[in-house]
Amino acid sequence: MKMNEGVEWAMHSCVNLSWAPGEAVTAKRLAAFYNLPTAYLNKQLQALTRAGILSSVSGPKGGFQLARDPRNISLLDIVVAIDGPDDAFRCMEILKEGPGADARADYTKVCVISQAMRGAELTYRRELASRSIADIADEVVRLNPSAPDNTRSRFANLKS
Amino acid sequence: MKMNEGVEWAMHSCVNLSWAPGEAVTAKRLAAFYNLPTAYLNKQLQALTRAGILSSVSGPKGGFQLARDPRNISLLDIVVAIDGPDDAFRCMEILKEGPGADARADYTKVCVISQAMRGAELTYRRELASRSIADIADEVVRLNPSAPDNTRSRFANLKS
DNA sequence: GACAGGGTACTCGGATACGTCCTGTCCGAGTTACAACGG
DNA sequence: CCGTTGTAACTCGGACAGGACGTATCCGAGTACCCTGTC
Repeated sequence: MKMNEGVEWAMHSCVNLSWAPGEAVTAKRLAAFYNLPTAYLNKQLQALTRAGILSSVSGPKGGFQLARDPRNISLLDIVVAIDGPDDAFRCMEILKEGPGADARADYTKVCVISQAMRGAELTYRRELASRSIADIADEVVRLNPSAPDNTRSRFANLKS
Repeated sequence: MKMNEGVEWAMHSCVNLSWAPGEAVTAKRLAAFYNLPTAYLNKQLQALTRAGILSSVSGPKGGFQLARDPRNISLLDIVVAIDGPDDAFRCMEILKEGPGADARADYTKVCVISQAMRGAELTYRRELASRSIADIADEVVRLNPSAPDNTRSRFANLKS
């Protein structure tokens, strides 16, 4: 049970983008920020664009920017966009092969084990849904007030 | 982010074993219960044995049984035994490549994103740790009182 | 000097290999029961 | 009849292939800028 590496990159990139509003930042600069492979990060940014989290523009002066207010982008949105919407625990309804099975029953709902696992994942997703990119950015600013300026200046230096 | 298939098998097998205390049940019979591949289920049961959840005996009259009281076996124990102890989200500390990075800092602890993800997974694991195999078994009995007898008789029928 | 048109450079987007881990299978080590044999 | 010994069958345990998905990369589609030529 391991999550895609790109989730971490996507989250950091979204926080950085929240500090450069109205400006299209290229995948190249976003990748250079943390020495990440450009093409692969681009792939993740594409997924975020398909999910409606980012908006993209091609060509010179092109790049990515947040498609909506960072208060409306939750960590869960990013996880779902990159890692997919499926739950980690997939009930294969093996009870259907057991004794006294009812072919009509939906064992993903009936099976007690499935219920417990789904419940646990639900609390996990709820927790992620309650945290927005804006919350993260605010917390970072609280710990390091110069972070937004540092990000913007670094974007500027990487412009060449 | 998908969990090993074997987790589901292991949980169902542990519940069934809780209804056959003191009896060594072979992997063959446990697999026949749900038409699962015997050798692969055996692999999962081996993992549970290494984790101290089951005890195994070789040879004729051999098999597996719960190594301790089902009240002391949590769903988290099984997940950890089969799927490994690592968190799904792995902070690769990409901030170390960023501007103003501190090589001495442990960014798995400092990074706000890492904190948020770890916090969410903690609630998930807490939820799983709070549910024991005995709890699951009791709930199944409440919904279907004849389940333990059905399981025992099926084990007996599969003895040949 | 101003404007139109073509070319060029730059960026996103999807299609294409590579590596790792889950899935599935097989054969050997260990142990018990049984049967045969001798006392 | 009872004890002993050897054999055989059965089970767990770890080592061995196959496939799916995450990781990484490359080339084509689209767009804005710039340079050139003309009015």
